[in-house]
Amino acid sequence: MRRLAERVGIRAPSIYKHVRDKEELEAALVADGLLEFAEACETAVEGAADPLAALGGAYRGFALAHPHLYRLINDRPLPRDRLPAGLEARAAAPLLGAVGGDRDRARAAWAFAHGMVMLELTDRFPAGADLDAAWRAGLAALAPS
Amino acid sequence: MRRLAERVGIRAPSIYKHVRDKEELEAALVADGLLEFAEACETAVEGAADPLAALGGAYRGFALAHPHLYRLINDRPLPRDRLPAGLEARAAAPLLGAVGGDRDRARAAWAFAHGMVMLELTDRFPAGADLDAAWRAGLAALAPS
DNA sequence: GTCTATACCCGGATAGAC
DNA sequence: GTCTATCCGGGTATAGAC
Repeated sequence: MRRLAERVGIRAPSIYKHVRDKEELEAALVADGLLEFAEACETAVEGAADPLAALGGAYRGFALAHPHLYRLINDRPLPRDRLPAGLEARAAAPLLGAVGGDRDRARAAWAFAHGMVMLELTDRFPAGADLDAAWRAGLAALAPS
Repeated sequence: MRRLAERVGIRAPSIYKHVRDKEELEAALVADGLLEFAEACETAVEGAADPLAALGGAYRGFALAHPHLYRLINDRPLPRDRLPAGLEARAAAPLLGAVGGDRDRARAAWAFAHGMVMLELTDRFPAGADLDAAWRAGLAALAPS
């Protein structure tokens, strides 16, 4: 909270005139971030020859562009009570479409993307690993047949 | 450190007579955990009809049995300097074998498993999601053809 | 809606006696 | 190798003046 205050040019206690506590602030960030993510996915699949590959690129791009926001959204339970209705489903829809409506395969593909991104963000892969090649291999395997 | 001390029946400062700092302690835990994990994987693939499925089960089982240790090992950079030589490679070998030696596919499969486990541990899947089915779908897609 | 001052709790870690 | 006492920095949050 102190660092956030510094960024916006006020003192930490002043934040509490705008939000009730840290949780409320995080929920607002998650809602904003999830919307931006959903829009990025929708744009990516639009008219893409390979929708799944396009989504993979959008997913990784979002995570690497906003690593902290990505973790806030995906590395802890979602504050579903405080989210606009339908937002979670909207963010999931492009992927569900790209795998032909198969929920299990969609979850498998999401897990693959999340795992790739988390292992990259936490610097867990061995040095020199070809992540682009791993992405291609995973997306090819998970594409609907 | 205070909680650890309580668990072993001493006061927190006494820990520092055994390890230099928290980092050294964590590295020791990671080394132990990684060895246990490698052995579990080796046992799982031994004579398995479907090695990849067997590894998936072992992976998820290890993570759910030791969630904090799993995160210590896989949700931050590995302390490679402080690990026994060859341990990381030994832990990876069973999976690499199960996908026919294809490093990219092995990394994709690892990312899938890591993503599934992290999303389960952080309670990120929607309520009622059939995780067993998602595991089966992912492992089937990633199996060598 | 901003500020200053401060409370309160928790973390890792050290000093020095025994 | 254990202890007590303590340091220091960090976190979220509140009180009350302006």
